Amino acid sequence: MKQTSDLLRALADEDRLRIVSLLADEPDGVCVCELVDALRLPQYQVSRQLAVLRDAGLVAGKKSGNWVYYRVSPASPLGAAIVEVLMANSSAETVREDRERLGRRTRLRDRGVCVVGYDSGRPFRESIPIALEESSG
Amino acid sequence: MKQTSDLLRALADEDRLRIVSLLADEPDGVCVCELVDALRLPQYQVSRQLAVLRDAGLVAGKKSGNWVYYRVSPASPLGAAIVEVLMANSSAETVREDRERLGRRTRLRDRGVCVVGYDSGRPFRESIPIALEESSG
DNA sequence: ATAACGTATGCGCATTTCCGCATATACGCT
DNA sequence: AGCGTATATGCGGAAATGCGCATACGTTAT
Repeated sequence: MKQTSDLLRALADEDRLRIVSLLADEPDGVCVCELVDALRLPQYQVSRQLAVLRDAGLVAGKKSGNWVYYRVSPASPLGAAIVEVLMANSSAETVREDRERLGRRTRLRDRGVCVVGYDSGRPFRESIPIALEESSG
Repeated sequence: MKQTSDLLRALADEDRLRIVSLLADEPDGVCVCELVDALRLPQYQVSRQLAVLRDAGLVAGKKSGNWVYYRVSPASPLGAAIVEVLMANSSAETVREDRERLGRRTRLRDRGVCVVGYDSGRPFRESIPIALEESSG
Protein backbone atom coordinates (compact mmCIF):
# COMPACT_ATOMS: atom_id res chain seq x y z
CA MET A 1 0.00 0.00 0.00
CA LYS A 2 2.66 2.51 1.02
CA GLN A 3 4.85 0.91 -1.59
CA THR A 4 2.16 1.59 -4.17
CA SER A 5 1.68 5.20 -3.18
CA ASP A 6 5.44 5.72 -3.22
CA LEU A 7 5.60 4.36 -6.72
CA LEU A 8 2.79 6.63 -7.89
CA ARG A 9 4.38 9.60 -6.17
CA ALA A 10 7.61 8.93 -8.02
CA LEU A 11 5.72 9.17 -11.29
CA ALA A 12 3.60 12.13 -10.26
CA ASP A 13 5.97 14.69 -11.71
CA GLU A 14 6.20 16.11 -15.20
CA ASP A 15 9.97 15.96 -15.45
CA ARG A 16 10.08 12.37 -14.29
CA LEU A 17 7.34 11.42 -16.72
CA ARG A 18 9.39 12.97 -19.50
CA ILE A 19 12.39 10.92 -18.40
CA VAL A 20 10.42 7.69 -18.26
CA SER A 21 8.89 8.42 -21.65
CA LEU A 22 12.35 8.79 -23.15
CA LEU A 23 13.86 5.79 -21.43
CA ALA A 24 10.96 3.53 -22.32
CA ASP A 25 11.84 4.08 -25.97
CA GLU A 26 15.46 3.08 -25.62
CA PRO A 27 15.90 -0.45 -24.28
CA ASP A 28 19.68 -0.14 -24.38
CA GLY A 29 19.72 2.83 -22.08
CA VAL A 30 20.43 6.53 -22.27
CA CYS A 31 23.19 8.31 -20.42
CA VAL A 32 22.55 11.27 -18.17
CA CYS A 33 24.17 13.87 -20.39
CA GLU A 34 22.00 12.78 -23.28
CA LEU A 35 18.94 13.19 -21.09
CA VAL A 36 20.14 16.61 -20.01
CA ASP A 37 20.29 17.77 -23.61
CA ALA A 38 17.04 16.12 -24.61
CA LEU A 39 15.09 17.51 -21.68
CA ARG A 40 16.94 20.81 -21.47
CA LEU A 41 17.02 20.63 -17.72
CA PRO A 42 20.00 21.34 -15.47
CA GLN A 43 22.22 18.32 -14.89
CA TYR A 44 21.61 18.19 -11.16
CA GLN A 45 17.87 18.09 -11.80
CA VAL A 46 18.12 15.13 -14.12
CA SER A 47 20.37 13.30 -11.69
CA ARG A 48 17.97 13.97 -8.87
CA GLN A 49 14.87 12.86 -10.71
CA LEU A 50 16.69 9.74 -11.83
CA ALA A 51 17.51 9.04 -8.21
CA VAL A 52 13.83 9.30 -7.31
CA LEU A 53 12.87 6.93 -10.10
CA ARG A 54 15.67 4.59 -9.12
CA ASP A 55 14.61 4.54 -5.46
CA ALA A 56 11.07 3.77 -6.58
CA GLY A 57 12.35 0.76 -8.54
CA LEU A 58 11.33 2.14 -11.90
CA VAL A 59 14.67 2.62 -13.61
CA ALA A 60 18.13 1.16 -13.26
CA GLY A 61 21.50 2.66 -14.11
CA LYS A 62 24.61 0.91 -15.36
CA LYS A 63 27.93 2.67 -15.09
CA SER A 64 30.27 2.57 -18.06
CA GLY A 65 33.38 4.66 -17.66
CA ASN A 66 32.39 8.19 -16.88
CA TRP A 67 28.90 7.62 -18.17
CA VAL A 68 25.85 6.04 -16.55
CA TYR A 69 23.25 4.52 -18.81
CA TYR A 70 19.72 4.40 -17.47
CA ARG A 71 16.87 2.24 -18.68
CA VAL A 72 13.38 1.46 -17.43
CA SER A 73 13.32 -1.65 -15.31
CA PRO A 74 10.13 -1.79 -13.26
CA ALA A 75 10.53 -3.84 -10.11
CA SER A 76 6.79 -4.27 -9.60
CA PRO A 77 3.99 -5.39 -11.92
CA LEU A 78 2.17 -2.19 -11.13
CA GLY A 79 5.15 -0.16 -12.28
CA ALA A 80 5.39 -2.13 -15.48
CA ALA A 81 1.70 -1.75 -16.18
CA ILE A 82 1.71 1.98 -15.60
CA VAL A 83 4.73 2.51 -17.80
CA GLU A 84 3.01 0.52 -20.52
CA VAL A 85 -0.17 2.55 -20.26
CA LEU A 86 1.86 5.74 -20.22
CA MET A 87 3.58 4.78 -23.43
CA ALA A 88 0.29 4.02 -25.15
CA ASN A 89 -0.86 7.56 -24.35
CA SER A 90 2.41 9.42 -24.82
CA SER A 91 1.53 11.56 -27.78
CA ALA A 92 2.05 14.83 -25.93
CA GLU A 93 3.98 17.47 -27.80
CA THR A 94 6.53 17.75 -25.05
CA VAL A 95 7.40 14.09 -25.45
CA ARG A 96 7.66 14.46 -29.21
CA GLU A 97 10.09 17.32 -28.87
CA ASP A 98 12.12 15.50 -26.23
CA ARG A 99 12.34 12.46 -28.46
CA GLU A 100 13.51 14.52 -31.38
CA ARG A 101 16.26 16.16 -29.35
CA LEU A 102 17.27 12.81 -27.93
CA GLY A 103 17.44 11.40 -31.45
CA ARG A 104 19.71 14.24 -32.58
CA ARG A 105 21.82 13.50 -29.55
CA THR A 106 22.13 9.74 -29.79
CA ARG A 107 23.07 10.12 -33.43
CA LEU A 108 26.32 11.61 -32.16
CA ARG A 109 27.29 8.36 -30.50
CA ASP A 110 30.36 6.49 -31.63
CA ARG A 111 29.84 2.74 -31.94
CA GLY A 112 26.71 3.02 -29.79
CA VAL A 113 28.22 4.85 -26.87
CA CYS A 114 28.02 8.46 -25.85
CA VAL A 115 31.22 10.39 -26.54
CA VAL A 116 30.24 13.99 -25.88
CA GLY A 117 29.24 15.69 -22.67
CA TYR A 118 26.11 17.64 -22.12
CA ASP A 119 25.65 20.92 -23.89
CA SER A 120 22.69 22.62 -22.26
CA GLY A 121 23.61 26.18 -21.44
CA ARG A 122 27.23 25.35 -21.07
CA PRO A 123 29.66 28.16 -22.00
CA PHE A 124 32.71 27.67 -24.24
CA ARG A 125 31.40 24.58 -25.93
CA GLU A 126 31.25 25.41 -29.64
CA SER A 127 33.84 22.75 -30.23
CA ILE A 128 31.28 19.99 -29.84
CA PRO A 129 29.57 19.29 -33.17
CA ILE A 130 26.10 19.46 -31.81
CA ALA A 131 23.15 21.64 -32.66
CA LEU A 132 20.32 20.85 -30.33
CA GLU A 133 18.30 24.00 -31.00
CA GLU A 134 15.32 23.74 -33.34
CA SER A 135 17.10 26.18 -35.68
CA SER A 136 18.46 23.58 -38.07
CA GLY A 137 15.57 23.01 -40.50
CA MET B 1 1.50 15.63 -19.62
CA LYS B 2 0.62 17.91 -16.74
CA GLN B 3 -2.78 16.29 -16.78
CA THR B 4 -1.11 12.90 -16.41
CA SER B 5 1.11 13.95 -13.54
CA ASP B 6 -1.85 15.54 -11.78
CA LEU B 7 -3.76 12.30 -12.08
CA LEU B 8 -0.87 10.31 -10.68
CA ARG B 9 -0.38 12.79 -7.88
CA ALA B 10 -4.03 12.39 -6.93
CA LEU B 11 -3.44 8.67 -6.53
CA ALA B 12 -0.07 9.02 -4.83
CA ASP B 13 -1.47 8.90 -1.33
CA GLU B 14 -2.28 5.99 0.92
CA ASP B 15 -5.60 7.30 2.14
CA ARG B 16 -6.78 8.05 -1.36
CA LEU B 17 -5.70 4.63 -2.55
CA ARG B 18 -7.71 3.11 0.26
CA ILE B 19 -10.74 5.13 -0.83
CA VAL B 20 -10.38 4.12 -4.46
CA SER B 21 -9.92 0.50 -3.45
CA LEU B 22 -13.19 0.59 -1.56
CA LEU B 23 -15.14 2.48 -4.19
CA ALA B 24 -13.93 0.25 -7.00
CA ASP B 25 -15.68 -2.64 -5.27
CA GLU B 26 -19.04 -0.92 -5.01
CA PRO B 27 -20.42 0.12 -8.38
CA ASP B 28 -23.53 1.61 -6.79
CA GLY B 29 -21.54 4.01 -4.68
CA VAL B 30 -20.68 4.51 -1.05
CA CYS B 31 -21.64 7.50 1.04
CA VAL B 32 -19.10 9.58 2.91
CA CYS B 33 -20.13 8.50 6.38
CA GLU B 34 -19.75 4.86 5.41
CA LEU B 35 -16.25 5.62 4.17
CA VAL B 36 -15.46 7.44 7.40
CA ASP B 37 -16.33 4.37 9.42
CA ALA B 38 -14.62 1.93 7.07
CA LEU B 39 -11.39 3.92 6.90
CA ARG B 40 -11.51 5.21 10.47
CA LEU B 41 -10.38 8.63 9.36
CA PRO B 42 -11.84 11.96 10.45
CA GLN B 43 -14.75 13.09 8.33
CA TYR B 44 -13.03 16.21 7.06
CA GLN B 45 -10.13 14.08 5.84
CA VAL B 46 -12.37 11.79 3.86
CA SER B 47 -14.20 14.73 2.34
CA ARG B 48 -10.92 16.37 1.42
CA GLN B 49 -9.43 13.29 -0.18
CA LEU B 50 -12.64 12.72 -2.09
CA ALA B 51 -12.41 16.27 -3.36
CA VAL B 52 -8.88 15.60 -4.63
CA LEU B 53 -10.00 12.45 -6.39
CA ARG B 54 -13.01 14.26 -7.78
CA ASP B 55 -10.92 17.13 -9.13
CA ALA B 56 -8.63 14.59 -10.77
CA GLY B 57 -11.60 13.06 -12.55
CA LEU B 58 -11.30 9.72 -10.80
CA VAL B 59 -14.50 9.57 -8.78
CA ALA B 60 -17.91 11.17 -9.01
CA GLY B 61 -20.41 11.93 -6.30
CA LYS B 62 -24.19 11.91 -6.50
CA LYS B 63 -26.16 13.70 -3.86
CA SER B 64 -29.18 11.99 -2.38
CA GLY B 65 -30.80 13.90 0.42
CA ASN B 66 -28.24 14.56 3.10
CA TRP B 67 -25.95 11.86 1.76
CA VAL B 68 -23.50 11.90 -1.12
CA TYR B 69 -22.71 8.61 -2.80
CA TYR B 70 -19.33 8.36 -4.44
CA ARG B 71 -18.23 5.87 -7.08
CA VAL B 72 -15.17 5.49 -9.29
CA SER B 73 -15.70 7.07 -12.66
CA PRO B 74 -12.36 7.60 -14.40
CA ALA B 75 -12.50 10.42 -16.92
CA SER B 76 -9.34 9.29 -18.72
CA PRO B 77 -8.22 5.92 -20.08
CA LEU B 78 -5.09 6.22 -18.00
CA GLY B 79 -7.15 6.60 -14.87
CA ALA B 80 -9.27 3.61 -15.75
CA ALA B 81 -6.23 1.48 -16.49
CA ILE B 82 -4.51 2.39 -13.25
CA VAL B 83 -7.60 1.67 -11.19
CA GLU B 84 -7.87 -1.68 -12.89
CA VAL B 85 -4.26 -2.56 -12.18
CA LEU B 86 -4.65 -1.38 -8.62
CA MET B 87 -7.60 -3.70 -8.12
CA ALA B 88 -5.68 -6.67 -9.47
CA ASN B 89 -2.98 -6.03 -6.84
CA SER B 90 -5.17 -4.95 -3.94
CA SER B 91 -4.50 -7.79 -1.56
CA ALA B 92 -2.93 -5.57 1.08
CA GLU B 93 -4.09 -6.20 4.59
CA THR B 94 -5.20 -2.63 5.02
CA VAL B 95 -7.59 -3.00 2.12
CA ARG B 96 -8.94 -6.26 3.50
CA GLU B 97 -9.69 -4.67 6.83
CA ASP B 98 -11.25 -1.63 5.22
CA ARG B 99 -13.46 -3.86 3.12
CA GLU B 100 -14.58 -5.80 6.13
CA ARG B 101 -15.53 -2.68 8.03
CA LEU B 102 -17.30 -1.31 4.98
CA GLY B 103 -19.22 -4.55 4.67
CA ARG B 104 -20.35 -4.36 8.29
CA ARG B 105 -21.40 -0.83 7.59
CA THR B 106 -23.32 -1.27 4.35
CA ARG B 107 -25.19 -4.14 5.94
CA LEU B 108 -26.88 -1.50 8.09
CA ARG B 109 -28.49 0.10 5.06
CA ASP B 110 -32.23 0.16 4.72
CA ARG B 111 -33.46 -0.70 1.24
CA GLY B 112 -29.98 -0.02 -0.13
CA VAL B 113 -29.51 3.43 1.28
CA CYS B 114 -27.50 4.64 4.21
CA VAL B 115 -29.61 5.52 7.21
CA VAL B 116 -27.05 6.07 9.97
CA GLY B 117 -24.43 8.73 10.36
CA TYR B 118 -20.78 8.13 10.90
CA ASP B 119 -19.64 6.67 14.17
CA SER B 120 -15.86 7.07 14.27
CA GLY B 121 -14.83 8.51 17.56
CA ARG B 122 -18.10 10.24 18.02
CA PRO B 123 -19.23 10.62 21.64
CA PHE B 124 -22.73 9.72 22.89
CA ARG B 125 -23.56 7.39 20.08
CA GLU B 126 -24.25 4.00 21.65
CA SER B 127 -27.78 4.26 20.35
CA ILE B 128 -26.65 3.33 16.86
CA PRO B 129 -26.66 -0.47 16.46
CA ILE B 130 -23.21 -0.65 15.02
CA ALA B 131 -20.08 -2.37 16.17
CA LEU B 132 -17.26 -1.45 13.86
CA GLU B 133 -14.47 -2.58 16.11
CA GLU B 134 -12.83 -5.93 15.40
CA SER B 135 -14.10 -7.13 18.79
CA SER B 136 -17.11 -9.01 17.46
CA GLY B 137 -15.70 -12.42 16.52
C1' DA C 1 49.97 13.73 -10.07
C1' DT C 2 47.04 16.91 -12.14
C1' DA C 3 43.37 18.29 -14.75
C1' DA C 4 39.03 17.68 -17.01
C1' DC C 5 34.77 15.56 -17.14
C1' DG C 6 30.27 12.98 -16.12
C1' DT C 7 27.45 12.18 -12.37
C1' DA C 8 25.64 12.52 -7.60
C1' DT C 9 24.41 14.98 -3.47
C1' DG C 10 24.55 18.13 0.99
C1' DC C 11 22.66 22.41 2.16
C1' DG C 12 19.77 26.58 2.55
C1' DC C 13 15.73 28.70 1.21
C1' DA C 14 11.29 29.46 -1.04
C1' DT C 15 7.17 27.13 -2.00
C1' DT C 16 3.82 23.79 -1.45
C1' DT C 17 1.34 20.37 0.91
C1' DC C 18 -0.82 18.35 5.01
C1' DC C 19 -3.64 18.25 9.09
C1' DG C 20 -6.71 19.62 12.56
C1' DC C 21 -9.94 22.97 14.11
C1' DA C 22 -13.71 25.46 13.41
C1' DT C 23 -17.26 26.68 10.66
C1' DA C 24 -20.10 26.96 6.50
C1' DT C 25 -23.56 24.88 3.52
C1' DA C 26 -27.37 22.07 2.32
C1' DC C 27 -30.89 19.11 3.45
C1' DG C 28 -34.58 16.81 6.39
C1' DC C 29 -37.51 16.72 10.18
C1' DT C 30 -40.77 18.61 13.55
C1' DA D 1 -38.69 28.79 11.79
C1' DG D 2 -35.47 26.06 14.36
C1' DC D 3 -32.72 22.10 15.19
C1' DG D 4 -29.97 18.11 13.99
C1' DT D 5 -27.27 15.84 10.60
C1' DA D 6 -24.17 14.87 6.41
C1' DT D 7 -20.82 16.93 3.80
C1' DA D 8 -17.56 20.59 2.36
C1' DT D 9 -14.09 24.09 3.10
C1' DG D 10 -11.36 28.49 4.85
C1' DC D 11 -7.52 29.03 7.64
C1' DG D 12 -3.13 28.82 10.37
C1' DG D 13 0.76 26.39 11.77
C1' DA D 14 3.71 22.36 10.87
C1' DA D 15 5.85 19.32 7.90
C1' DA D 16 7.43 18.03 3.41
C1' DT D 17 8.94 19.15 -1.02
C1' DG D 18 11.54 21.49 -4.86
C1' DC D 19 15.15 24.09 -6.65
C1' DG D 20 19.61 26.18 -7.30
C1' DC D 21 24.24 26.56 -5.85
C1' DA D 22 28.28 24.62 -4.74
C1' DT D 23 30.81 20.77 -4.26
C1' DA D 24 32.00 15.83 -3.75
C1' DC D 25 33.02 11.45 -6.05
C1' DG D 26 34.84 8.35 -9.41
C1' DT D 27 36.80 7.91 -13.96
C1' DT D 28 39.69 9.15 -17.95
C1' DA D 29 43.34 11.60 -20.19
C1' DT D 30 47.67 14.10 -20.14
